[in-house]
Amino acid sequence: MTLRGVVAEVEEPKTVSTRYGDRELLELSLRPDGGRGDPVTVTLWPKWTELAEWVDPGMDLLVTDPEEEEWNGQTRYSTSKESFVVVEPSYLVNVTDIRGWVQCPRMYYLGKLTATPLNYPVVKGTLVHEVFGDLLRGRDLDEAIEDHVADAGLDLGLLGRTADEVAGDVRENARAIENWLSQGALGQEDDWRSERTLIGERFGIKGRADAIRRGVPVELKTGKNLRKEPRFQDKVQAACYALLLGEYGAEGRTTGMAADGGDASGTVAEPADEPTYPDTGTLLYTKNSVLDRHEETGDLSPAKDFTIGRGFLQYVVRQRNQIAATAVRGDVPTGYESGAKCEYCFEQDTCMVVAGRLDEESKAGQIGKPVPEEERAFLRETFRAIEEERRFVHREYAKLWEQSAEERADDDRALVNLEPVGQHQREDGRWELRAKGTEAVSKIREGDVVLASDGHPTRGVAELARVVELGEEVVVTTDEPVELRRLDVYPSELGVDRMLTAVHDAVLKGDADRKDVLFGRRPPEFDESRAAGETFIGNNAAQGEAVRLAVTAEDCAIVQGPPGTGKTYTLATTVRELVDRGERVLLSAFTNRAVDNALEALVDQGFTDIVRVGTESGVREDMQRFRLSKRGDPDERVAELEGASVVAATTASCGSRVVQSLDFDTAIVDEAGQLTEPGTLAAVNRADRFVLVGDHQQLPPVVRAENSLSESLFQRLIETYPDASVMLDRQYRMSQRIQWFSSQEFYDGQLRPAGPEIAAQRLGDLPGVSEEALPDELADPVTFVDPSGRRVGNTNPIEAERVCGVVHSYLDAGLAPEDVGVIAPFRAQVSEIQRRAPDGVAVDTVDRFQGSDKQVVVLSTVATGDLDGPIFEDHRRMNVALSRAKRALCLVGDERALASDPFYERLLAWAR
DNA sequence: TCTCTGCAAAGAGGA
Repeated sequence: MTLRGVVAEVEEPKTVSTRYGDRELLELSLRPDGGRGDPVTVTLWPKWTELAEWVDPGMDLLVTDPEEEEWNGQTRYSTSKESFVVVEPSYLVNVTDIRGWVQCPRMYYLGKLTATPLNYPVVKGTLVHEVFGDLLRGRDLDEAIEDHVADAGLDLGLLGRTADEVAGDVRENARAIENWLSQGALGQEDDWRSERTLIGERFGIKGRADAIRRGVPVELKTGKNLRKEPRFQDKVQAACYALLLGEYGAEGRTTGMAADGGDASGTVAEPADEPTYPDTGTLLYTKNSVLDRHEETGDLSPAKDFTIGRGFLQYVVRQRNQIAATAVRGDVPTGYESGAKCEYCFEQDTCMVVAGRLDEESKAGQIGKPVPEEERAFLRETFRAIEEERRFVHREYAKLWEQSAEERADDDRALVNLEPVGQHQREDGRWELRAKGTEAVSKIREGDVVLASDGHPTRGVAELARVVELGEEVVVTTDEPVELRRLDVYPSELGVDRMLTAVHDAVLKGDADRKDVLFGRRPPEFDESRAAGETFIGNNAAQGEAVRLAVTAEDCAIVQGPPGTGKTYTLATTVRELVDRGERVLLSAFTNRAVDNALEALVDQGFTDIVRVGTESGVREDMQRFRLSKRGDPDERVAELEGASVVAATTASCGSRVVQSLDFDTAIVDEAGQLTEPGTLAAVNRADRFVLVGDHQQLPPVVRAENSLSESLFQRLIETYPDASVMLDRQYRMSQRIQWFSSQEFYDGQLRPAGPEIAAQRLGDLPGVSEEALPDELADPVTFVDPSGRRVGNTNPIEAERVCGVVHSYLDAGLAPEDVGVIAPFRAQVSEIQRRAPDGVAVDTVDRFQGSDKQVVVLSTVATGDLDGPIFEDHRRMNVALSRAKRALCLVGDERALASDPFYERLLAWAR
């Protein structure tokens, strides 16, 4: 049995006399049922009393196998010998993070702040792991080596290694593996499984075990170890997997080898009540050659087995608790948390320099002068905000087991009740799993990494999988076979990790001149001689001025592009002008779509000296020809990457090791109003100068918590340095009547049609369209219709019905379905309308409509009675919705609701 | 219960 609750009170630890002598204990009270229950008292005995330092009221706590006793009519609990105490069990800690924390908490922290640079031991280690997996899956050794070395072509090229040399290195390690495998197989059947994804909801730990052999975790190391014992942190890592395997140990949960047949019932076990944990672990030091012998024992095996006792497992859980508590509190580790020995540490210098620059407490001490207080304050606040975002990612992990399959499916985060139709092993040893397709919609898309399971992502057998196909059949690939019954979105911390490293790079490694501008100490400067009296774009003064500003910038330039103002065209012209001046340009944006749109504009202008960095599924079909493949000959790959004058990538990819290894003269960031400050910095860090293009009057960055990340660098800089910015003020999209409201409300009336033909355009100008055929209520280019609907959750079915009626009126008047778009604020309403809408009419959320336009737009506002809900508070979203239409815009909504707010009242007055 | 895109992840070792 387990006890779980929210900590209400933590007492001071105290010492009591028992028949075993003096012992320390810690008392705390818990409120069960997520804090709703009556408080119960729990006594923690030694081993767990250190929690006094790590547990605060409000934290979630779990105690396994507690002892129960009645005392004064009350039930009290205490830890037993078998107990584990888990702090914030829903916070999933990575096994590799526990390994790092045990080595040194400060090293763990530094690893989070700074991205691991590209280095050979890591790349080689990864290769050896991949080949190891292939060997277990029965693949030919030479074939596996050749294949994986080719896959790492780009990384190896950047490191200056040749394929042959690396293949030789990997073969040496692989020989030790092969040798050991052949010994182990002698006479007995070996129950092997490679690369098992393990998620422990009881201990709040996740990780991927290199291999499991007869139920025992096996960890592969590429190094040498001639001592008798495995390295301590390696044992900790294996013990983590032992904990997870124990938790999975209940009946029906260990049988992952259901290649053909197996239990196909799809039933799911509850978490095991009395788990049994593997009592040994194996470490495989593959640099130990056959000639090496243990110093003491004379053994020649690369493998070392060690015993995993209950006490060691409890130690591992305590380390894990320290990480979870640190994360939840938002603390910075000092190194004093454990017995780290700084004098032996290879990271000591880095550790001291970072501590010195940030003026942080560190066991190793500090070197150097701190950066200015305003920069440290910025880092502290940004760190806090990013960690807040991280906790949202962890809440997503917790939903994997806290929500039912139905709730996950309703949330669009899982495809459930799939019917497996087959699985087969591919030539490379990986598995291809197939299931019958489903009508259900979800966030899962082709190319995504997801959790594939036989029914439950944490209680059944689950594997990380890549989605290959989502059509009539669902097809995924995995390392090991699974009965494919369910797919779950697998949350990732990559985004928050990259934000963290980007802000620290900017402050700790950033150029001092650049930081003066970023922190408002000096305005950006411009060098007019670089423009040399040129006129850049003739037909539009603001566009020409924007290019001039970007070309002459010594630090940065800001270009604000309201809807329809030719922002992307201007951006492409800027890129060409910079390249003409001999510059190397990094072109970036938040979304793949925006990056590819910008590239399209460049290609339209005849420019193709481009390398596109990104995943195969992320890059649009017509831009694949520029995509950099990571596979191939090392020298060729590097030549391709370093030869192009324009490198294009999303800001997330700018944080990748490949882009991190490059330097640019100018970084141009598109849609910069939609990016968090750290996101923008990831691109900007890579260049001497930068140009931000965007519009802070359109959609802001998407962040889950209301904090400092919700304001973009774009907005901050344009407000700090209006002189370093240009606003494109001529729009080529909307008629005069349509653009009026947006111009008045968001651009001080400065936004104007680019010419009389734009201003005066009407539906009737389109071939085959008759304005006379429209009903009276739609006669004007901007109209308002009140269907007297009622809001139900985030939908309004009556309004959806009416929206479709309006769409039909436009189609009846001769408009093509492709020329009509429907926009709604909520996804629920979007699907409500989609169900009824005629084929070919685009129906989508405001967010997904940003960047595109239609001849006619119908806007469903959903709300009735009042405008309750955060989505109506940010008027910028409405600006986007209202500025998609060229010739006609129809607002559908409840008059009373809209009139309840001054902004929407003005909107109503304009539309009627 | 608001909007939602990126990212394969995890990977090494040196007294």
